[in-house]
Amino acid sequence: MTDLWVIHYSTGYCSVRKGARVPTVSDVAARAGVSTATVSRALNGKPTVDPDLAARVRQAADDLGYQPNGPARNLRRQEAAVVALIISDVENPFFTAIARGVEDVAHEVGYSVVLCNSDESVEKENRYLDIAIQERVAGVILSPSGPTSTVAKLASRGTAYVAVDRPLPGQDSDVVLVDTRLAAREATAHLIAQGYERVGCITGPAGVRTADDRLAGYRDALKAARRRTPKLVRRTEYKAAGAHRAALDLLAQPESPDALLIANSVMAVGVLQALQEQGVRAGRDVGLVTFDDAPWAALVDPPLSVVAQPAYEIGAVAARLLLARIADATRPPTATTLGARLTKRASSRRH
Amino acid sequence: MTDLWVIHYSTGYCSVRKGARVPTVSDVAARAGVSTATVSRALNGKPTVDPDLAARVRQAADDLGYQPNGPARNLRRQEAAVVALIISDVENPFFTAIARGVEDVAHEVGYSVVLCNSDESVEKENRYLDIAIQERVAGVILSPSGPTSTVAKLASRGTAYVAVDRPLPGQDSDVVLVDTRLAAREATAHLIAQGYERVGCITGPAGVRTADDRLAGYRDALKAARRRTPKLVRRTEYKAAGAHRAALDLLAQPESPDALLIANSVMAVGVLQALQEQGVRAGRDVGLVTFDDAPWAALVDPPLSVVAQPAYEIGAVAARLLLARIADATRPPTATTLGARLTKRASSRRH
DNA sequence: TTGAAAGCGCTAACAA
DNA sequence: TTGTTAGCGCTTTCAA
Repeated sequence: MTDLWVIHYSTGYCSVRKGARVPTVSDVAARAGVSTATVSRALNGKPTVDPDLAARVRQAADDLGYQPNGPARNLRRQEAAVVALIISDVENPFFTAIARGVEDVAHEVGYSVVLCNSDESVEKENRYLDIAIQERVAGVILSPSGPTSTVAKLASRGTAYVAVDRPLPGQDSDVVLVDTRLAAREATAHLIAQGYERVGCITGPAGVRTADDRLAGYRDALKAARRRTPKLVRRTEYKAAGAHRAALDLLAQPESPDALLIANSVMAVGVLQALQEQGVRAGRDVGLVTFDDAPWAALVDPPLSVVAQPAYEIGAVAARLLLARIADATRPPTATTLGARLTKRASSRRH
Repeated sequence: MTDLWVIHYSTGYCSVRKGARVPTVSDVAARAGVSTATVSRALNGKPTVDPDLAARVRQAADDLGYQPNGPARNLRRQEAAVVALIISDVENPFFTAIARGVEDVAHEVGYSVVLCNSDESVEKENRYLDIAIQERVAGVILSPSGPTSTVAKLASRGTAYVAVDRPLPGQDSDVVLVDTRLAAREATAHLIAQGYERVGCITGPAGVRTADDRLAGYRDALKAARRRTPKLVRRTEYKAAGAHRAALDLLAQPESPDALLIANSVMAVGVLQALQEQGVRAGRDVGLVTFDDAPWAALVDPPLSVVAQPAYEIGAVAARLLLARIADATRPPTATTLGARLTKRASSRRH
């Protein structure tokens, strides 16, 4: 496989820069003819330093190409102006939109964001949490991959954190959620109102709150419409492959569904593939509503009805909460719930 | 806007953990009844330590919930087992696939990956490069956002780095590319062979190598087919909005194109939207080939013909090169070029 | 095999 | 306003 792709491989000569000693405060101090303390003060914009001296120091730093040593600074300061964002799937547009929200807010106040992809795996999440602790980041924003998340260690060390998208069981932390149970209920009610008879649901793993809530909302709607709950629910990983299998399985049932509620856009890809393979026409043979308004949702055939979540806002709100908590660890934790919006397109319109 | 979405906001009580002193090597040493040197050796798996002692140390560390202080360690070691990956767009599946490739390889050998989104902005890229230098990461993998990238400072400090997707002008570094000029030529030739008469091209900004190369390949094909180059080329940011405008502009031309080569999948979203708005039927009125096999490419109407790039492989190869360079800075730089594959679907089939 | 001690580069308390 | 100096927590000589 790999070799097939490689069509060209060339090597050149190397221009190593050997013995490139990295300049330190001392070097800058020597060049500017001041003490290291003054360099530190000048470079950190402290007001108690003579403007002329400050300028000389900055000049010297520039000349030398000085870049502060982060580990040394963080060691001394006992904190880094960095927040870690641990998301459960980099390939899900919902989470990348959250990342943008976090970044924009954090950058405004001089914080950097490092993005970690836990890939829906509690092990990887745990590993990144350890790294975040070890690197002594100022705070962590995360979408917990499962009910067994080990964020408790953040709390016990006093590291600030905020949960997004999914709450932390038994954890009394700041959290930013979406009322997806209500949204799922509305979406399902919409399908029923369109005249679909056997509405199914493909959702995420048990114990993942969004998956459970979307299923609960789906059941709420069925109950309200006095439908008996059919055996048309499938749970799987939040991935395309799992949803693909789930869809094939549902289609093979004797009483297969004539409509589906799908719990996220990554799953929707798998479902649409399955329908295509089976020659089932989406929107005609099977009505569809999926969570998340992916960039491509309106472009598929037929355009997908979606539950749009305010992903960017989630990230922005979470970042603001985190910064507030970093500034004041004693403030009471808040729970913010944002609303979602059902966008009706052709995939759920009865023909 | 924001307020509209907020439907619930509650506050609870806070359980702050005050004065939670973080355990250090000294604490572990005291508890295990050994010196800090032995703790360090034991925890780092050095062979020169008595197994019994080592066990006692590990036990003590566990009891205390000890986590090494990263900044202190990195300060002492003068290097962190971290690589920075700076990509030009987190919302582009091509780059997130690269990220997975990098992560998988890096994790195998105990390196962590931090992801930075330069958002196609040289300023942000520059900022992240500074952070990478300051944090003294072991190496950097980046897709340069433009020709004015400032990676030179990495070289001058001896920090290892690898360029992916786009080369660094005048830079003699490891680089992993795709032969997209050839791929663009094949894709364009395919459109011509299908009988399209006025093939246009929407590509990225001048100076971004992939954008230039894809345009060059497009022109290669036109020349080979003895077509005079029509005024059907548009350049814009690598974003949906830019491509949307470009497509509308092209459609408004007196001699508007009957086929388009689109330089990436993010742009394809904008183009498809534009076509939809103008009531132009993709694949019927206008033939389409786009770069990158996004997850949704086969699901739109009609399924998109694409130039599939080996994104995951690019990341994996780049990570291996970076690790090799970290281990040996004197090895000659290599240029690896991978091939792309044209996948023909309905959007480029002449009816 | 273990311990004592130095020092990585920076910032902040204290002195001048 | 500036300089001197201690020390953040770790690893790593060097000695025992």
